Amino acid sequence: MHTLNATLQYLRGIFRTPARACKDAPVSSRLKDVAARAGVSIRTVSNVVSGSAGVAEETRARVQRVLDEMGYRPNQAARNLRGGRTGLIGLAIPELHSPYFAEIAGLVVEAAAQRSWTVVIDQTHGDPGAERRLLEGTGGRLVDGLIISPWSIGPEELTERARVPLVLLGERAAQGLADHVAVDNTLAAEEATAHLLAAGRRRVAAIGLQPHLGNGTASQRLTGYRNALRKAGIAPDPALEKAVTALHRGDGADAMAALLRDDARPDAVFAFTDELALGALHSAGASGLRVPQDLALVGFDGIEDARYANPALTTVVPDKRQIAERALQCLADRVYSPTTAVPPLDIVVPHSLEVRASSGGAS
Amino acid sequence: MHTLNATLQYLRGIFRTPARACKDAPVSSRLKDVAARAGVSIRTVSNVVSGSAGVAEETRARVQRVLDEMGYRPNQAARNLRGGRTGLIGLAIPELHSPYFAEIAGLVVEAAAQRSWTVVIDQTHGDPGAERRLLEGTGGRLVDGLIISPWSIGPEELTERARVPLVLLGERAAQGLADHVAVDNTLAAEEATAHLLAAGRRRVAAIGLQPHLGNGTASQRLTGYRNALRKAGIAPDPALEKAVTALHRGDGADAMAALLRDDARPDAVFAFTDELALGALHSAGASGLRVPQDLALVGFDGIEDARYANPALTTVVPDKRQIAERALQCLADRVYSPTTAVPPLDIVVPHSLEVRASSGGAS
DNA sequence: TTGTAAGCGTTATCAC
DNA sequence: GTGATAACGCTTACAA
Repeated sequence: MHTLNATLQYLRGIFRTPARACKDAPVSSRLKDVAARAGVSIRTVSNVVSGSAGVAEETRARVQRVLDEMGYRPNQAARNLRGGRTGLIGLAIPELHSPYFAEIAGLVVEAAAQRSWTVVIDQTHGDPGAERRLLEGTGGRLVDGLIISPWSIGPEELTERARVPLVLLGERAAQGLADHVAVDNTLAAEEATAHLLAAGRRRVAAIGLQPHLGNGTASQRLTGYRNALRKAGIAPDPALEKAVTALHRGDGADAMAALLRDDARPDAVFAFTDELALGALHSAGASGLRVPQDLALVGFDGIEDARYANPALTTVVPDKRQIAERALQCLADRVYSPTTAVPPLDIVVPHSLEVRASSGGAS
Repeated sequence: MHTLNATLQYLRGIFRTPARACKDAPVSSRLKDVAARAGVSIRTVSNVVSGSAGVAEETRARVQRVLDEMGYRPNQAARNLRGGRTGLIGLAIPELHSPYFAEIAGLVVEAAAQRSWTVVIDQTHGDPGAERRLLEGTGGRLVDGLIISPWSIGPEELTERARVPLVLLGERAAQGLADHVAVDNTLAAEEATAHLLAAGRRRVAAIGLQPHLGNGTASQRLTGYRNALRKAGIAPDPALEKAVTALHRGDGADAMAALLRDDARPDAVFAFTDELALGALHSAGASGLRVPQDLALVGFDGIEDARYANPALTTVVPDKRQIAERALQCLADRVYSPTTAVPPLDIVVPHSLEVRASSGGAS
């Protein structure tokens, strides 16, 4: 039996052609192969690879040479199985082609790399079914943890379904249910609106309500908007509050067009996202309105496009780098020390209002 | 010995609290646990899970019930080890926050999901070191294949270093070395320039040269630009050809400012990417130039921002969905049937020129 | 300091 | 139709 196995092993060694997937890639060698060639045990090779102490300098040098010769690469799958962790985290966002999420994703990938984590990106397209499937699929077993920017599913169901540690992005309605990282949406929206009011505008419209969603971001921004109006002694006017189905530029353009068509006569617009604002800007220009003279405009997200718009767009800028980093820190804590004792964190990251030409500020 | 093992196994079963990472997540159960509970062998449970034929209907129903009860999820790491594949592919792009690459990434993620592949995204930031590390790291063992949009490393070195099947994006200088998918950059650039010439422009500038890079895209677009000029009987003017270090909006703005400062007096600009074009547009506006009256502008990439710019930007639109899909198809073929016999493919995807206001077109 | 061997949870090959 | 059991390649406790 043992002899047979040994023989098979030998033959396998000879006829090995499995993952030789590309031109001159050397056949991948295992610890066993290296050990055999170097005349040491697997254990020693493993120690050398992982840089563990307790290997004689001479041995380590010899082994290392063989390692290089044979072009050894550790098999990640085996490590994962053995270690019970994959080194992968999931990032679930509505859409990668949305500039805000693309920027966030880029920062998360970067911050993850610093922690030797690799990021798997999933797009939910704001579809509840996709969000659920994700929690049980990717989030089921493949990844060590999941950073999710929820859209249609509320925090209760999210935490209920998740099978790995979860960090919520841009969701502050989740108090006590799961870790979440976000700006103070209400406050930021209030500041943005107050900025327009301070410039003397009186009919400030809001674009971006999403009354049908479980996601609380839009309603928080709406609250902030109304708060600012009330503090200025202005009663919110439903005709100035425009709902959208999605957050693309086209939706902003449509909402702006509707405002003008309805004769709501806004003299300013606070759009809940920069994309909506850019759409509104386009629409306003097409209608012959001058920005900011006839219409002042403020967006939210601080995407790069805003800076180069014509005119440059005033926007609320969340500290995205901090969002990414704190979300990762959070996740790392949960993954590496799964103490249920620590209560869910409510992390608020700073934001600032970047005043540009669209609201009458400097170019 | 066997008894000891059995005992340990038993104790482990009792004290098992490893991956219970989140609140009410059930402790993950293995095939073995399900088998024990259902009173069948592991083999049978495995068959039920994978939907293999050869299980009595009654058994299958009973096992399935237990499976659901225990909330069984297959362990992906074990499957990977066993199967020799990870189901992961890498996507290496310069920057996720660049709209063009964000759109491509979104489409790749989507197309991959349809093939039950999961995408791992890496950013190279155009750093040769990062690109090399990637090929040996992520691309070394973790993923089944790699789609890479090379920046600073030439195709020779890429194919040399890669240890998994590789598909190059936006690179047509790689003839015969590796599969690559791209538009006909030279032709597209020629068409874009010809469009400006056809509108009567005579001093057409080019923004986006990158003479220091191994990546051939910029030089192909430059060739196309010069071809168009020559066909119109115009000698290329070095003063009108502006190099950039990166492809961000700021670089476009700087290049435009330099053109104006140098008194090169362009009456049109062909920017090698939309981001450069948007920066140039911003810069032109700041200098009081009217677009398209004083300066006509064409970009390249067909990003969504271009459509909503003021004025809307004329741009060369590559069929990005097709880029993503064909790249994935390519990779799938290499991964699943690693026949070295099939020579590297040179896939050209269609493009079109979308004429908008910035070059004097509609809206 | 180094070797031996027991798993990690699957899948797949045998035998019954 | 079902049950044992051997790999997959690695890490690590235990021995030597």
